[in-house]
Amino acid sequence: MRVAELSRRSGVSVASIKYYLREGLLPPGELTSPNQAHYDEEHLRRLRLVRALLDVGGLTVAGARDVLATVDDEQVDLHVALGTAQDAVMASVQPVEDDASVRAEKVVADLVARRGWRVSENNAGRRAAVDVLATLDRLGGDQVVGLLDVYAEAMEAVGDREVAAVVDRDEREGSVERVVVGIVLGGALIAALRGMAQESASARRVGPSGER
Amino acid sequence: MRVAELSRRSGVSVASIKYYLREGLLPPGELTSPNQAHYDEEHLRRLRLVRALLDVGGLTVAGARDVLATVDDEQVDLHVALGTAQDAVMASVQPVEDDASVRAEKVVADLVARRGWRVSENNAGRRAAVDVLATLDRLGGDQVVGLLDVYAEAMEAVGDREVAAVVDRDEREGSVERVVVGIVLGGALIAALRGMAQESASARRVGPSGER
DNA sequence: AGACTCGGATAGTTCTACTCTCCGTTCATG
DNA sequence: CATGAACGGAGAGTAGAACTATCCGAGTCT
Repeated sequence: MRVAELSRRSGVSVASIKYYLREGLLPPGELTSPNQAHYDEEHLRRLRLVRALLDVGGLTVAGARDVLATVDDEQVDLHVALGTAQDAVMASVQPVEDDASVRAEKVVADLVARRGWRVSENNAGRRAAVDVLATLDRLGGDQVVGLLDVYAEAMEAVGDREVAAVVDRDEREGSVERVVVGIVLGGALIAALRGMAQESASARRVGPSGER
Repeated sequence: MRVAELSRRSGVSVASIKYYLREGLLPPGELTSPNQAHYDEEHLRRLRLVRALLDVGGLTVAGARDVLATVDDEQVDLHVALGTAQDAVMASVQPVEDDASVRAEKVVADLVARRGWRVSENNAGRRAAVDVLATLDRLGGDQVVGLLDVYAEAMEAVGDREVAAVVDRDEREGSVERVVVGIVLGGALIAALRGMAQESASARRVGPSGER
């Protein structure tokens, strides 16, 4: 298969495919002559993965490159892959050191202790959580903070089941890719389901008879 | 307070404040003369909200404007505000009508029926869920789909508690803003906590002794 | 043989979110 | 009350991200 067919089968323009090749998201095709390459089903799969990370996962091209480099690295273990994927998904605001963020750090530390979680200081989720809580502190409302334990409980269940789902498979063989897809697309799915659950709960409050 | 002080107290540059004024994210200050305006604490609050939506929530300026218009609209009820905020948060990929998306729609419809949810056809979360599931279908893996009910159960609990937290307050008076903040920053917080829970679960699998 | 397509490289485009510059006015300080 | 800094408002300019278009000389199809 050459680039035109890869484009047709994936729905991605030839120009974009060339761009992804340049950026290292897609490995080069096998050269049959100095200026002819051919691509296989694996390239098609990879291209679809790239689009999934960009479109659905909302990663930047640079973030996707980092994640895919981890997927390609045979050395990397699942725990490290987890961290890399999380880094790419979490929009990191560079933190300001005011008293709101100090309080937020304490809230997170208390939560971690309370739940007995084992989370490193520089886990992407932890940094993001501090950011969000500091922002909420600055906004002055306390509505979300009251739900912190509800969220934590729900996510503990989710996280456990997700990690179990990955481990309960015969070792390696695409499992890093599964971790990455799980983190990125799983996050999008969770957000989507939250939206549905919220609307459902809200609709029930508005009126059980069914009007909207 | 004039713009320089607003800038100093918020940490947002004067140029950006002017930009937000132009874009309608921030209401104009009260004019004391044709070319002098003064801003109050409410403007400061609003500016912090704007930065929260943009930085932490990841909204675009256009999305934030829509959401803030809803916050300002006295007519709008909580159920509608919920929808507007969800629309702004969910990155909508324009859907392709292939058989993967047809299957995904059925999976979502089954889920909704199974859980007895009341979700409209064009709820942002529902459309996003179809997108994600169709993408997963195209990728060929089934790992995330197996967790669908785990996610749904967790989000049902979350959604119920969130809606209850909003309703269990004396009516109106900033409650639309609370809904918006809850949806946008709550989503970021959930994603962050998932990251923490995943790392914790993964660390436990790697070794209970504590190495990383 | 000749039109089409290829891979690779470079330059250009579009969009978003600012940021800069300018203008005439007003405020603040000496 | 002079004068320089700050103001509000408008328009143009900029930086970064993600493509997209053009060009080239070389291969491929019929």
